[in-house]
Amino acid sequence: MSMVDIKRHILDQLNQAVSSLGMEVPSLKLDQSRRPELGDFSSGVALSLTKEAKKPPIELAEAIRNCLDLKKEICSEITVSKPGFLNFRISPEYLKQQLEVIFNEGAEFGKIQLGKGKKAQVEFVSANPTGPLTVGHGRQAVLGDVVAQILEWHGYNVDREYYYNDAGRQMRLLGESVKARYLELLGVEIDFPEGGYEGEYIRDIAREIDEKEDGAITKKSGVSEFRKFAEKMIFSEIKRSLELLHIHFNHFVNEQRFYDDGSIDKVVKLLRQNHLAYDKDGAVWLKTTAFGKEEDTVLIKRTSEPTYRLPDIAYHRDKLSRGYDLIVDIFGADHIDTYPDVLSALNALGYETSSIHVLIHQFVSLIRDGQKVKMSTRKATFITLDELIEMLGADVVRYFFIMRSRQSHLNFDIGLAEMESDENPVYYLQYAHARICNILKHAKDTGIDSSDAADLSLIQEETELSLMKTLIRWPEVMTNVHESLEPQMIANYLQALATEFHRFYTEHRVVTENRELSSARLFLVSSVKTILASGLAVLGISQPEKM
RNA sequence: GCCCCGGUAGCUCAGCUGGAUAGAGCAACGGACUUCUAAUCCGUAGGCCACAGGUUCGAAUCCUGUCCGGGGUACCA
Repeated sequence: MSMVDIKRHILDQLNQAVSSLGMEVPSLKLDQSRRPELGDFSSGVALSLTKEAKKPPIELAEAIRNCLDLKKEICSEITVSKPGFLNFRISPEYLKQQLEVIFNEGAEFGKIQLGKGKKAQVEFVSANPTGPLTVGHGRQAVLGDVVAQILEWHGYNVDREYYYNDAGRQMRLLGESVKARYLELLGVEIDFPEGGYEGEYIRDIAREIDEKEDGAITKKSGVSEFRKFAEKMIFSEIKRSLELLHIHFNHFVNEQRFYDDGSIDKVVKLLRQNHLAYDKDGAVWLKTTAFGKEEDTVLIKRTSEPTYRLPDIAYHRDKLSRGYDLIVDIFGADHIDTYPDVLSALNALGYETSSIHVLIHQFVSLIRDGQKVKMSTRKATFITLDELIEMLGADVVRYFFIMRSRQSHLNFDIGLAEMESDENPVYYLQYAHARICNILKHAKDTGIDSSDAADLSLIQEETELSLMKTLIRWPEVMTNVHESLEPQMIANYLQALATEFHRFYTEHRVVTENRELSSARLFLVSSVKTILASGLAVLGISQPEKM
């Protein structure tokens, strides 16, 4: 019986008790108790029924308690406390039994395979190859990868997909910029293109072309030759950056595909048939007013170039056709206004879009010397992701980006990050893991090994019980994260677990002359290691054996 | 103007679908290593949870309004 089942057991009992008193509660819930000295879970049902019952809450709580028939081996104590809370204490027997489950199941502990046999797709980063990935992309990259990891943990078969467009205006500008720098290199006087890419990396690409000397590209080559070369180079840099963070995509989808296979035209045709697209002023408009917007928006420009909404609709139509059970789009806050149009259009065309989850993350503001740095790939006023990784290391960067909720604006102070890299909270988690590894090693050296014969009833210190209670919350944390897709919940949980462990470590010695107690504690401690390792693995952070 | 996020300790941020006395890290101060790793632990200090109303037994959390910051509202992506 897992923790989730326990809660259900208590809730069932509460429900029965309440209805046997002739009342009803629409939504009953059990909270993690804020007062551990009173119990592990608490319920405020009595408080919410006090009016209906016309009785003081304490009295009502007592009455409810008297109707409860909870299994002794699960809940050892039920108390009523001041305003009218019911408090439940998990029995030590149950904790010990769960500890054995953790020990036996290892990394599999808590997996109820919510995604077994299901296919999921996570689309993220999706930056066009116009320049190196920025810190902002980093947030998205890590967020997307961890979401994918969470889904995989739950048993989904996950595709990590990168969607890009190498045919637009921005890419043409990239080609022009590279060509300009190349000509500059050859000593040709030239005006740098208006709004072109000013970053130093453009010069690097030009230099690369110059040094190649295979004659494939010369000063007479067209812009598209330069563009293609630059794209190839930049893309391989992007992939390299992602690899530094241990992020691997297994699908790359080029927007061009939807032009080539006719699906763009098909979408326009469908939209027209459904009276959702019409001609005006030489452009084709999408009737977003039909979706509750104030104005219609342009779908195809007068230049006959589509705006990004059109291929996006085609792309999502394609995603839907691939039979995913779950589709996750990770977008920056700049997409906040556009994706509803895409979903609305798909809905209007008769597609079921409930499998699509759009996760919007807010931007990262870079702060340097107390000043906010405007990030622009074009102006090259950015800190690249590579620079950040070089400065802090992949583990720290990953942790930093998922420890905060995605809807909060992230202020990234470069100086502070560097200063704090030695004191980063991620080390706190890793240190706990390394400490345990060291204990296990020490135990082995000492000849105390066989934790399988451990007598777990010897574990009874307050800190130990508290540690166990935190341990068995892991499955529930992961179930909640499956719902919310908010990775920071994992980080918060691991922090709590590490804190409990470090305190335990300080207060109690694991390996002592008392062999019985030692093996019981080794049992406990290796369970902590198991969960820490699982959690760190989901976050894509390494689990060092020594530090 | 309208829409979406955010405003919590000096700083960066947690706070699960409303629960009891508001949390962590960093920074500050005071303690703890003859022991399995002090990258740790314990303690002190630090708060009108932006502001004003409302909903109710109960609000940082939900609703309304105001203020401040970010983003969108492009025939740029």
